[in-house]
Amino acid sequence: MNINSQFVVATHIMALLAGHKLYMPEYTYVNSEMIAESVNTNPVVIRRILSKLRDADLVVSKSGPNGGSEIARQPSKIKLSEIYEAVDDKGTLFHMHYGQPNRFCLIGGHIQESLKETLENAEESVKKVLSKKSLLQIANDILERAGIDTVQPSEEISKKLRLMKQDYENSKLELQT
Amino acid sequence: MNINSQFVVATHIMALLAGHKLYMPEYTYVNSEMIAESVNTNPVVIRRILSKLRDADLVVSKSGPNGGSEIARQPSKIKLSEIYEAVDDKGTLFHMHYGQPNRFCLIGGHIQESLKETLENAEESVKKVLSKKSLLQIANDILERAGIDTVQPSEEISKKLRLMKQDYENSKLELQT
DNA sequence: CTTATTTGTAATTATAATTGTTACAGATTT
DNA sequence: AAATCTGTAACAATTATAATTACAAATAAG
Repeated sequence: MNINSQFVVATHIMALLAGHKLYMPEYTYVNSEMIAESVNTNPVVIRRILSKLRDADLVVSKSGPNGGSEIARQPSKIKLSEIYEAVDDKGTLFHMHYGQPNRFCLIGGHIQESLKETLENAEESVKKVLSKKSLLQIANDILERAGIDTVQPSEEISKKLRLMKQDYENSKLELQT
Repeated sequence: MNINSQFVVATHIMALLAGHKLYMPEYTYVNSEMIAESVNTNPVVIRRILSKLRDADLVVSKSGPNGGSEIARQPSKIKLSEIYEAVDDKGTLFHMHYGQPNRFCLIGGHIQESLKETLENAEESVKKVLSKKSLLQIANDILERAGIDTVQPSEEISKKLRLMKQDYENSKLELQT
């Protein structure tokens, strides 16, 4: 996973937590193992990303039985750019790391500084695009794609989601036997 | 080198060829070994990037003695976005490649499609920023940073550059002995 | 037309970055 | 006290990328 897939995984996590917050209020804390199964990876990988999301005040975690993580704010108030910035710890989408160019070379001696500003502008524009999309928009879009009409009363959505969750857990049990 | 450093290296190459085209017209073909020394890497690495630049009609290459590559168009007519697109063969700055998310999961099943559009918008905005900068602007900026006043007649610049080239080659000879 | 030079690319090795895994202390609930 | 879960370190495995070696094909110059 590079920065990009990390962003996608982080958004996956956030969307999952958003779903719980919005439609399963009795179960807002989701543990890393559940998330890992959803993403199809290892719980520690998830916890590492959660750690970054926590630093960015996007989630809150709790240890102990029935612990896990929950979303820290309303999904409508969370912009994708915040998720992006949370996982982008290097600070540069365009990370320049080719070994020192020849110092005698006219071009090599200055190209990095010369490109720096342009690349920073590029990254800014990426963040701007991402800031125009909220987590709620993504969550609703996902539900729609899953065939769930988000215009209907949320209680009905909750029921459907609980049913799907049940289905999933049953199928897991079948796999084990 | 990732896509980003490849872009930086490709721009380095282009700026070098631009310099030769603009100020050393008697020597527009530069071979991969020279370029490699300037970038401080292996000639084959350079030839691979040149190959992409060639596919994008940004350079022309010639084999045999005194061969090498030259810039295919006026630096003022080349936008950085063209260089970016030339090396970005995967087509996506935000390449999603985390293993299949759990198909039973509501989120995992749809998040990739859901994010796709936003990520494509982000990449478009990057290209737009890069399209606003020409290779000539970069080349001039580099020369200025190197202390060469690009407002003076180009013949004087040519002299200075030839002198610097000489210096560089002398220093190489010294290193060998 | 032979020799030297340079490209173009395949094949391989080396290196670096990332992910996955194991392990365990610390926190929290029951 | 026992069980569950987080947080993180340490290490192994995997993957991606770059570097290197090698050599056929093209071209230029004598």
